[in-house]
Amino acid sequence: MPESFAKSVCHRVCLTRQRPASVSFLRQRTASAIMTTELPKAYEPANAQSRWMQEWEQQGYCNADPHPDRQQHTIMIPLPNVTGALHMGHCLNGTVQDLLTRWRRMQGREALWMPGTDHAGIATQAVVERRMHEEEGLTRHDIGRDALVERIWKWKDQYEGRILNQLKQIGASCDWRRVRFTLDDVCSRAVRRTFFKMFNDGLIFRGKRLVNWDSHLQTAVADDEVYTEEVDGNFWTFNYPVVDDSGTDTDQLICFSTTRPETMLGDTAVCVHPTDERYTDLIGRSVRIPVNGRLIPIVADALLADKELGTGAVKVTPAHDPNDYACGLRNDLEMINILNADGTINDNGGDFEGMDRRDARKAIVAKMEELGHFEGVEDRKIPKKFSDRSKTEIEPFLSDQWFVKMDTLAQSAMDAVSDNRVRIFPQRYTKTYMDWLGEKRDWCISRQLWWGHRIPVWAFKIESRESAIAHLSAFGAKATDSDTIEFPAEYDGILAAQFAPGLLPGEELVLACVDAGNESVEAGLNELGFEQDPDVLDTWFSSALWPHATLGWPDAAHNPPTTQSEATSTQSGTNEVLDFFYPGSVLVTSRDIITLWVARMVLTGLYNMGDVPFEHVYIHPKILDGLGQTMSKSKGNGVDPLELIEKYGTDAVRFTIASLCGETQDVRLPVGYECPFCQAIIPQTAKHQKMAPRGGKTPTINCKSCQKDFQFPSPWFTPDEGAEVARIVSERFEYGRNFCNKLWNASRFAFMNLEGYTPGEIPLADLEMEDRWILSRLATTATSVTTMLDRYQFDQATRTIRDFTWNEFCDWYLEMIKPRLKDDTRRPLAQRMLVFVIDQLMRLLHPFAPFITEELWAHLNTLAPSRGLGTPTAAESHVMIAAWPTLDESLIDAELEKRFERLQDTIVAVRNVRAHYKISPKEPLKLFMRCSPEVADQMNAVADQFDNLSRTMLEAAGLDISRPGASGTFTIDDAEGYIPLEGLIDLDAEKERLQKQLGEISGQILSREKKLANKNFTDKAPENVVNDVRETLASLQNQKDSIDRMLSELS
RNA sequence: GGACCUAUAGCUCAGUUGGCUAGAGCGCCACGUUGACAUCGUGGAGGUCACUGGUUCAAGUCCAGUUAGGUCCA
Repeated sequence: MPESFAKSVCHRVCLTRQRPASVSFLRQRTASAIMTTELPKAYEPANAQSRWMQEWEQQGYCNADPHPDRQQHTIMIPLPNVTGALHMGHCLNGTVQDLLTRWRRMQGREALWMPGTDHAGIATQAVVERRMHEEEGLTRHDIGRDALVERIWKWKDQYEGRILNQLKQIGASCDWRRVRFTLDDVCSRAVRRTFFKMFNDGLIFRGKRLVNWDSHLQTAVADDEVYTEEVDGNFWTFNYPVVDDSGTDTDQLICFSTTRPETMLGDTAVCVHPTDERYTDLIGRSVRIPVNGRLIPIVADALLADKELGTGAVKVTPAHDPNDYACGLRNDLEMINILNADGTINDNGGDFEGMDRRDARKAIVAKMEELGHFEGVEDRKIPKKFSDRSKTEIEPFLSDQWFVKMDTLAQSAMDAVSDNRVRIFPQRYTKTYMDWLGEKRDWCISRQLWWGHRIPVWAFKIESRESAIAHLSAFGAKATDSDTIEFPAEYDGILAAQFAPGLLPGEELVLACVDAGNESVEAGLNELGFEQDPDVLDTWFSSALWPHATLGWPDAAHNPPTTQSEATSTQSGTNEVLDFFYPGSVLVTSRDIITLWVARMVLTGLYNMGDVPFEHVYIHPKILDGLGQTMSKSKGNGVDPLELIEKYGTDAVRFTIASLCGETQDVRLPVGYECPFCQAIIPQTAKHQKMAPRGGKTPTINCKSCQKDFQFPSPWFTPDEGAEVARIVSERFEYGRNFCNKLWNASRFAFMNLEGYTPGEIPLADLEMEDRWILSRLATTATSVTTMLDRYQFDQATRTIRDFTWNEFCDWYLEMIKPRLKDDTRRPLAQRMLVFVIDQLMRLLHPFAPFITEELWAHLNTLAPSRGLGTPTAAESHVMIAAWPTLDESLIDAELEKRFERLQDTIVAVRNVRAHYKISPKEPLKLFMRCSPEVADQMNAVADQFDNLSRTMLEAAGLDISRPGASGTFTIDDAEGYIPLEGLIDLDAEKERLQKQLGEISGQILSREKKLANKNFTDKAPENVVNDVRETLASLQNQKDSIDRMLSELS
């Protein structure tokens, strides 16, 4: 024992060194040959992972540079949020991208996987602001814009490294020199240029829009940053008096109900259904809002009013409700904003100005009651929207925003997909893409934040257009008859300006846009009294440019800077990186981002580059927990990929994940709590997810294995300090771990038997049946895996390669060559074959399981550095840069595989008999087979294997064999076997067994006969199908005859 | 409200353009540890392919509808 321990330690020490070390290792091997042949009993993932990632980076294998002789392969990472942490989504997403990148690299492509993060405007600012408030009691207004942005940069610097390092832990072979960040100089230039171009082309405009207003953060938030919850609320009913032409109250009243009485300050109509007979004669007349006296019209709108609901009449507040807003647009109603940015009532609220909206609600209800217009109130559950960021209630809020006109841009992006310049896998997602773009809704790009790309527009309020032109004389501005202001040629591409309506009615502005790098122009505008827009751009605006911005666009003359160099001039005087790597190959992402990101990347790519950003989009499945819910911290069902990696190893996690990635939409990953005391896994149920403290006691789960109670992570409480807390894991990953273990041990076995390996050609003529069979299977497997990867069928590829490795290579091939490895004369060829198959297998598996394959490759390189099917050649130093297997199709031999299957069937049948009679595997058996002379020859040729694989001597085979007395029997396709079992055989049991088989086969024969008797079938079905059925029937009948004969022999 | 997806063994999933005697892994049962691997080997049990109709010689697969669950867009 101590000796073998020493061996493995020695081995590992050698491997930790870099390449030159392997030379000294070889020397050591010659000195003490035995020491080389033993690997540790189990694979040690953590050890291999840290070493190989470092090695690959040092060797520069992850890097990609323009290469005139090679085809490029480009993948742009879907930007993780800079302040986020790696979760299962990233893990899956990254695994797929790395798999593709490694595979293409091995195929000889110059494979770039571009890493980076985005600045995640609102999320990041919210986190930093919250911390600042909690720790120092400061708000952003206390410290000011510049100071806040500075703080966020510091935060970003701290967290960017964390998420990128986490990616490295899953083995991501990104070109780490090229890490980009959406707010860095390179990306910022792209953002400014794009904005400037769009502004200049008239694609950017300002407009009003009803937004989700977060009055705590004082910004608009996107729809996907809002969640809805049912809360207890009230449903009030009021009335407004109808007035006559002179504006005096009549005795008519209109009743309506509302959940938000305070919004009546902004009501600009009451709406009824056009066919509602109760109100038809009131349409076109007016009512008076009692709390402020304003007269508003009664309008008819079938889309807003519902005759069946409540009183049938509704108040309309276009500036504070999405449906009312639409109604307001249809009916040309006034839009009155009653809120300040902080959620208090503004000066449109009259007496209520300055009140918080919640106080105003009470005050309004009281006032209406006092004025006698209150009808009643009931309690009701009301769905309300909340901001995901601040958890405060969202207010629909009409505000000025910046937009991109989507009409032609969206059309171009649709065309790119409809004419297949961009193909989406699985194809069904094209519909999502097309439907969304087809709406051509203008893209709101402004956010009321400080963290982001500030909108590069300077505004100036003007008296008249003439005076504005004069004001801009310093820039040589000229009047035109359009809304655009013309500047001399020297400002082309630098400065553009246009007239635009101001915030208040009747106001007019000059909006001037400046491209990046023209600070003097910006200063000039500032001097003239222009003010830069305070808003920043939506993060998606910069993310949309990612595929070309990261490659250095708009700089067409230099290669983009990397961590190792500044932007470099090239010999060609062009940006070779951009020219070479754009357009990209495939984008790998999840379906919820098709509209937000994919579509926008396509349209900006077409707009800026004149070409699509990628040829393929692979939409991968989403991981759900065992109950079919999305994983999240707030549900307490999230699995941490890094904990999985720690527990199972990166390769196991990757392999398992790849096995889940096909065309399906979702995959379930049941999770469990790992008992902190005994590591048993207790499956998580809905009950666990809901458990909350009762009577001040922290909930625990009882371990079924060790009976101890343990605490667990939950969204509802924090485990007690110092308590042992279970972590959340998933047993599914044992699939990958077991596979890695199998691979490791198969290799370990092979390496232990490579003593005295000599390189040499493998003459196909000298091969044994099992050699030709494994080559045939290997060639088939390599071809299938390649095809499946081409089609993004990672699940099938994983299964194919696993089945080959486990069920064919390990279960059969390794077992079959064991005797040859002990035989001096037959060993050399068997070793060469073994080395070749392992070599190919490592290559095929590398994209799925990079670390273990690299580790085993290193061992293989020390034991058999020169290898191959034809003339042996020196293997590549690392499997990561080895060539992807392409085996000659002539190796595939269907006829041989069929013969091999018969051998397998026979051996399984013998084992079956052995198991049935509970005969020890050690007990030798004799086998007689009745079969055609041809089959008999084949059986005799592999007779050794019967002994080897089932401890059975093939005594005789041929047509003249009859059942020896007291023997176990079996039938296969075209042969029957007898195994004498003197003293062991149980006649009745044997009969029963055969009867059962007979029943099954008879049933199958019957169904075939029925089919063939059906004239419709024989007439209409294709000939080959009919023939297949005939052949199967014949074979089944053969088997039935065998069983019949055996049965008669028994009785 | 519109769109998409899912429903196959106890669990998680495969099942290419219809040709099926429906597969795998885990779990389960029996047996097996001194030579690669118990993270394993050998053998076994386990399914009215959600439901109802239809098309077809033939349906897990195609069509229509129903039910249940999930997701996206309004």
